[in-house]
Amino acid sequence: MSKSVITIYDIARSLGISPSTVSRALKDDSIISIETRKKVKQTAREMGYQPNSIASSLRNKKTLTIGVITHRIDRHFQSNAISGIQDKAHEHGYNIIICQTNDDPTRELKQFQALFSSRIDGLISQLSMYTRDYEHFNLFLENDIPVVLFDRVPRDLDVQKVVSDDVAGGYKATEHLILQGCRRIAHFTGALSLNIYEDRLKGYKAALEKYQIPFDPELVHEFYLNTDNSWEVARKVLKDKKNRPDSIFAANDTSAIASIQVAKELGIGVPSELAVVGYANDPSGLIVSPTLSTVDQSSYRMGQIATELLLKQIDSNKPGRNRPHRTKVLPVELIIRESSSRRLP
Amino acid sequence: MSKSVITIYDIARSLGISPSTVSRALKDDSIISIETRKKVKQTAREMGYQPNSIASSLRNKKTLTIGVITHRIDRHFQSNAISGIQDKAHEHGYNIIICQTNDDPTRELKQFQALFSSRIDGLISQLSMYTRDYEHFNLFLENDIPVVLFDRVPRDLDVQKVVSDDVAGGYKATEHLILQGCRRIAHFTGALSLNIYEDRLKGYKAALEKYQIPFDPELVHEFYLNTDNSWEVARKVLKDKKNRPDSIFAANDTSAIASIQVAKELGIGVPSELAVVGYANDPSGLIVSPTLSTVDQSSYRMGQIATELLLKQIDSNKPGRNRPHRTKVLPVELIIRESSSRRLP
DNA sequence: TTGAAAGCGATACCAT
DNA sequence: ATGGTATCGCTTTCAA
Repeated sequence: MSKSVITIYDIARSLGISPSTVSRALKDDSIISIETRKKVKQTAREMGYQPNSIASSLRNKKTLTIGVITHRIDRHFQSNAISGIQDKAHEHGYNIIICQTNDDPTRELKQFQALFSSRIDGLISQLSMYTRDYEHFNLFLENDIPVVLFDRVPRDLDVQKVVSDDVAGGYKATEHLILQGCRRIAHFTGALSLNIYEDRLKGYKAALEKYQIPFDPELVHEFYLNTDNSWEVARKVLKDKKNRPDSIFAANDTSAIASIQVAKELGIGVPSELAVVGYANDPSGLIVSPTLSTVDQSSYRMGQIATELLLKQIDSNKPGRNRPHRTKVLPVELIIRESSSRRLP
Repeated sequence: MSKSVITIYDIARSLGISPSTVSRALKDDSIISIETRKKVKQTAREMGYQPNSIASSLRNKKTLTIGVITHRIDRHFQSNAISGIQDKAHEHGYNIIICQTNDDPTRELKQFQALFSSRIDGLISQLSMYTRDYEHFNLFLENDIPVVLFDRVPRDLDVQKVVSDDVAGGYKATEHLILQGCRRIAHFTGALSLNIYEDRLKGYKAALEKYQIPFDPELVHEFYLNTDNSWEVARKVLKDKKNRPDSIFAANDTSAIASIQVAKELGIGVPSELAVVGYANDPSGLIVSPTLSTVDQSSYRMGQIATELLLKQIDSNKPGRNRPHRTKVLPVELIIRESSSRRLP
């Protein structure tokens, strides 16, 4: 920083009044005469004054900043949620600091500490893939700093949570495939230790049961759902002519799209011979051909709601505001496109 | 913030020593006895001390924070650049604050001011689409806070810049199409007031000239390159049988992909009847069928380099460090995929 | 209506 | 090797 930055002392000196008056005038304190207020603001503008929020935060013990931690910012779901958070935060005069961990536990811990050191007023976070211990959350919880988790949440940590209705999502996707005439529905899922995948599987099972289709564990494939792995698993599954499924419900769109591409490669018709439904409504679902049926999670809204809950906690300025907690569950919507539409509308 | 947060005073009291000693011990100042250092760090750990970087920043006039402003964080190019920035920044002990403007000038101005108020040590920014006046940059420049711009940069603003070689990109893409036998090459471009589009067009023209193909302004279509507009323009262009181009060089991948989809819709073979090359190497280029040829800009590297340049300015602690400036130009790479491969390899 | 002064937490100069 | 103290810029209580 340069020394030439203007402070309220400079304004005060220039007007021959005290810094206190300047401070009050700048925030339109009605106790200061309208005239003085006008003069101060005018001078501030002329001198190019910009408040030092570091100083103000130190004094106020309030930074008007919300920290956001996620593993990646470049996925549709995350970036949309972040937009929701940002919009809602700005609406209430809060800024946000976005941190991405790249699913690296070391970096994640550093980010938590850095945000704590920055004395953020609250934290919104999505769990990273491999977070096993929640020690770093205690940093915030023990110091009574509000935390809201979204999407991926640990069942056993008592914090405010916002999730989407993954059971319903799994159910809707699976039921839709059944209604299209599918009977051997494969399910590609991520780590079942994560609530989101566990719940989607639950929904899948529930739909099967409802339509009296026996659950076959052989049809469930659990792996890290990136493109490479999905290609590999899809190839294995679809090449096995004898046991080949008639459809795939994938727990994310990356994996569903890879499945479609493998089917094409193997000359398997989609949706005629293989119907596919993904999850998360990524824009690339509209690029793949046939277009991908998927489940939309209204991620923008999720970000907004997480922020509302957080701000409510921040405002309720009592110790112990961090509890009790309810988990807020948002509805999902099945979006039917070509990849699963055997009967055209 | 809660009152129970531990400060160095708490540690000092608990050990019966002075805060100054604690402060020094915590940063491993060799002037403090090894014993004391050990004791202090131990106690700090036990008490759950986390430094207050607000206080430290105020005192040091240094926040160890870099601000990053971009219009959107969810595009491949931006999020990759941000990753590069983040990695390089962390390497040097800096944190980053990411802000997205959504191309909204009001929000953009607010973000600039908020970052300035946060007394960031430096700023890395991509221009937003419609930034016409650079007044807000002056806030930083006048106060001698280093700024590095990347990708979209104004020609007439004297700051450090990092761009990719868009002229070369345009040239390589166009030359490739010519070598595939194309002669009527349409060009879809964004606002030509932006350096990136202007340069890609320049490269396009240069390639035509090199191969003695007359430049036809009718083949250049300037519009905001989102999906909807691209569909519309592509339809218009491809439906005009008489003047239909034999290829399209689109200045971004969104537009190129839309063109491929329109061609499919109209029964025009890609690449046989229409070759297509995009720009930016978005992952969705691998999802569209045929896969998209495109120009890679090594965005991650761009983020890293921008950060290196910024840190260098920050470290060179003299006034006027903000100049003189050279523009750093990064090479691009043409990636040939199916959408433009008439002769298979 | 305005001003003086203490204090937020960490740091570094000056003493000892 | 350690301690006392002023300071960063802003806010707010108390006094005038």
